[in-house]
Amino acid sequence: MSGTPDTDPDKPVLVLFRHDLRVADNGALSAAAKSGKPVVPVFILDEASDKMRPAGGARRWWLHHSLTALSERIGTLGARLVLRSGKTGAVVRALVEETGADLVLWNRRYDQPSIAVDRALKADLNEAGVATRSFSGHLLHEPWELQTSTGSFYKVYTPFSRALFSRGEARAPLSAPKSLRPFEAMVTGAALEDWALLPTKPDWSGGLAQTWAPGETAGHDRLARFLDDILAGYANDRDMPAREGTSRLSPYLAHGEITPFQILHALSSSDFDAPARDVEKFRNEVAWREFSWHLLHHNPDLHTVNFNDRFDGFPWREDADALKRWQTGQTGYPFVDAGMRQLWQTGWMHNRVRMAAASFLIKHLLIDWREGEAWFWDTLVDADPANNPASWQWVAGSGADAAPYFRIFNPILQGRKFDPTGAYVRRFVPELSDVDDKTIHAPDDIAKSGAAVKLGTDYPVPVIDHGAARKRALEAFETTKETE
DNA sequence: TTTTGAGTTGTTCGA
DNA sequence: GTCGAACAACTCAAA
Repeated sequence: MSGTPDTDPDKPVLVLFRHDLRVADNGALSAAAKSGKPVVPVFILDEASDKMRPAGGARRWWLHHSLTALSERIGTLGARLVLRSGKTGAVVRALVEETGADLVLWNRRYDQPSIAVDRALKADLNEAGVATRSFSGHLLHEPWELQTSTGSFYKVYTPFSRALFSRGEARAPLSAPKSLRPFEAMVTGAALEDWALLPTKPDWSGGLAQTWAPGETAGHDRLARFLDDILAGYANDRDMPAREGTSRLSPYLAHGEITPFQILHALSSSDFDAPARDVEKFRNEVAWREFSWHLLHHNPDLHTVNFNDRFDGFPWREDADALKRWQTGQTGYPFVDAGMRQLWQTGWMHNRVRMAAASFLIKHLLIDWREGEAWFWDTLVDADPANNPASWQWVAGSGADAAPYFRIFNPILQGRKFDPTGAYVRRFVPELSDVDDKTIHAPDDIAKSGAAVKLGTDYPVPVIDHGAARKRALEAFETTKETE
């Protein structure tokens, strides 16, 4: 894997783009540029290979715009992005035949289905006399390189993060290539519009477009703004959903428009002015993403299988009506409903509210965490194959280093504590806009306050009483404590 | 091999 | 209103 493969300087090199839709800090693309060979950048929409989990609706919307941005960016470097769909192996073989490419480069992926695809691709190409080379991808460390002293993967976050950060500074990110040598012959590709990644009937993407600017350049603008205006005070403000107190970099990370190397490098080298406490807190969030990816690498079915098998017999309830009310933000608990509606409208939910909303589905409604994970997978622009299931399992208590069973978020207290003026609730639950700050989070108080809103007509009566739900959850979770 | 200390984000109750 | 304890045991990671 080291050194430059011995190839014909005038035969093209294929560069595969997958979830690394960027030109900067892109090892494969930089190597292609450096090789002096004609470059054929390719994006393959692969939902056909074995076990590939198709992107949800929100991610498809983002992908469309991100590919548009990437295509333009590559165009300015002198090359042309080719779009193809199908099984990765077959598509690449076809492209090699069409172009005469004798070298294929890509950045590594870390989930097992993708690893299997890439491993087979490498074997197949090498057998056909085509050289391949892969580069480190979107993680600070290859998952197989970070192990406990006994050689297993970390299952507890704190020692994991200690090990992660004790390895010294993350490498400096690569800058974008200045130019790419074009491949002159015509290579046919799909038209992005034909992939129908954007919703049409109905087009629900208006709120997403108002909220987000997908693409590499926008990601870096976002990082700059975060460092300049938001990082100072992050440790506290990140919990207040009415404020812009978080990085909002998650969708850019999920699509590989920005890398953790670029983020950590900026954190340690910039001349912004933020207290060490805030910087540390944010570095830990980056490390949590890394932790989730290492977990996924070692637990391929993280989105379907309990990490802790004591949960395998858990008495989940089937309740289509309650699930629907949760999904549509009609539970009758304003803080939860605001979060679910923010998700539906903007493709994103504030982290603090994600925990409260997830806890509500799992512990108040006793609905299987997989239902919630699937909903988030479909609706989040930052839906991530590792973060999403790892976080759901964390809330459920079945995950690695998970929340204890008796930690049941009280949606009323969470609202009062983290949205004390009710500004967040009012933004997404306009029915309650006239309810005052003191009562807006508690359904019982709203009913007694004399506010104009009529519960049961304008806004739903709570789907379940908090106290009763808490009691029921504690009893249900007793089942996970039985030892065989 | 055994031991030891520790473990993201909370809530409730009673003093 | 504030504060500490209880809510359980278990498993992990490292010495």
